[in-house]
Amino acid sequence: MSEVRVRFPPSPTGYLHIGGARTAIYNWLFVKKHGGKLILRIEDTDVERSTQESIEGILDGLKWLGIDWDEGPYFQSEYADEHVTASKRLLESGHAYKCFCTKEELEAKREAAAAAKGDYKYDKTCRNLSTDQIAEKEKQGLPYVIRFKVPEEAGGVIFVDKVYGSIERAYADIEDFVIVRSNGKPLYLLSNVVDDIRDRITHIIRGQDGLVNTPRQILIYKALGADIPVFAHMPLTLDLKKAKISKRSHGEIVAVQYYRDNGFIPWALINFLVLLGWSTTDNQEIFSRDELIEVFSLEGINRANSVFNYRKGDPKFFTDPKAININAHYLRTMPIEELAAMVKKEFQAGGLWDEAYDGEKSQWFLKTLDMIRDRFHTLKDFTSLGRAYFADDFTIDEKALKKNVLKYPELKHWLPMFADRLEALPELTPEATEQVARAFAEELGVKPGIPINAARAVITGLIKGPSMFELFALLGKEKVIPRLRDTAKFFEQNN
RNA sequence: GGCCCCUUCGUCUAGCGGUUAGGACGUCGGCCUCUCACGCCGGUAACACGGGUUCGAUUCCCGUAGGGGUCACCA
Repeated sequence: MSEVRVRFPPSPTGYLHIGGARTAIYNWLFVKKHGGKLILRIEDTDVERSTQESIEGILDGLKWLGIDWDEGPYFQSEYADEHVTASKRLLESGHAYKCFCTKEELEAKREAAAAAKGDYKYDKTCRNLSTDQIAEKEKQGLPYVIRFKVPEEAGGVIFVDKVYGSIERAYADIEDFVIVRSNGKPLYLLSNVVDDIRDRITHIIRGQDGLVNTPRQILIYKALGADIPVFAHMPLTLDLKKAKISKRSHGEIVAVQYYRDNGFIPWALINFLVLLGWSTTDNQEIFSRDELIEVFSLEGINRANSVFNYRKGDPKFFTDPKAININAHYLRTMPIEELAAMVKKEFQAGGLWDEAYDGEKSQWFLKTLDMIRDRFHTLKDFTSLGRAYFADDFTIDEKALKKNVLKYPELKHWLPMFADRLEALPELTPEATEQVARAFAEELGVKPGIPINAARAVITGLIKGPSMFELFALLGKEKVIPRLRDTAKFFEQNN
């Protein structure tokens, strides 16, 4: 069997959205699995809507995800001549014909059909033109489109889709479709097939919205005498209202870039996306790159469209909860050094980076990340929620302030006293600080949780976090003592 | 409307004639505990409907309903 060759052909009319990314991912996995080649082809023949900015956005998105390709990017617009040549061949071989009907005429017929509640299909007026009639019209300089001559015999196009199974479409249901515009520019149906033939594409893995195009494209393959590739259509991703996800109507929430900008780990997004319409029999859901490539197969793609269950306005679940969960999973389980590299970028962008984290404070940095990552969901949490661990200009969480500090006015004095006790220790170890804290609480006659939780609030700004005794040791006297002594400011601010 | 496709917990899904219909996320309760999270334990929750076929249908067939896709001189 010849080499597996697949393609991802985005049209550059916007950013890369999760539906497109998912298509790219499936193609990429298939290629990696079979040792084939992934061809990236930019279908930019719609000059009206194609933009350079969009091309860059798509490439950036793919690169961020880590989806690499083997050939390209090719640009469809550069092959327009080939498309036209193919149409001429089709004309010569009798598989296509010139149609002189004007847009206005066709529009009128369409409207008439609609008014009569009938089904509109091109009525083949020009299919039966005699050679003389054609010559006459050409002599008059009338513009024409080129239409594909769909067989008029009984029967239809039959093909076996890898996902949807056997699909049949009667010839009678296919109209003589246009393959070249009156301005000489070829249309998608033709260009796409010609490009796929030239690029020797063996498997076409695309969204289910391409399913209805397939019979017509197969007709073109046959007319051009080319081998027909294997088709695999994947289900679509729908929104909460079951509408197809699109850049136009859903905005940033469906943009790959949005996930990059909101602290997602690229592989976590891929892992989430691949699960939207594909599964293994044993239901494994978390995969390493190698594992996923190993187990991926077209057979695991299901036929029903899936709903992208995003939530808007929820601070924690700002997108599909499962996506957040998978991201959090990777956040707390990935090798700490890999995580550190990602956090470093966030810190650099947020002005929190200290070169020492790569040098003498490296162990401290890694340990800190390891201690706090369990509670975080995205990379952004390290600069927001985790800010107090790395800087002094953090803000205290209001709930933590009210519940753990202001509720007990005596803390204004207790915490500085506690600071004195800690300062008296030769070193802040978990054992020693725990002993001090518990003894201190006992002296005061309060539950240990009161001073401890209050300490957490003023030291980390949060209502939750790792063990405070671990934190005292981690942060050290220079951060712990001043913050405890400064407790009074919270009472003053809130009077 | 024509043509095509689809239909299992709220969401993603397993299931390929006989299962207490399983898992994941969410959600609820509990354990752990200085808090929260993690982790662990447990609960809630689904075969769209109606006919067949069959000893037996979530599973096969046919309808109905619902949803989606597509019907351009866009890609």
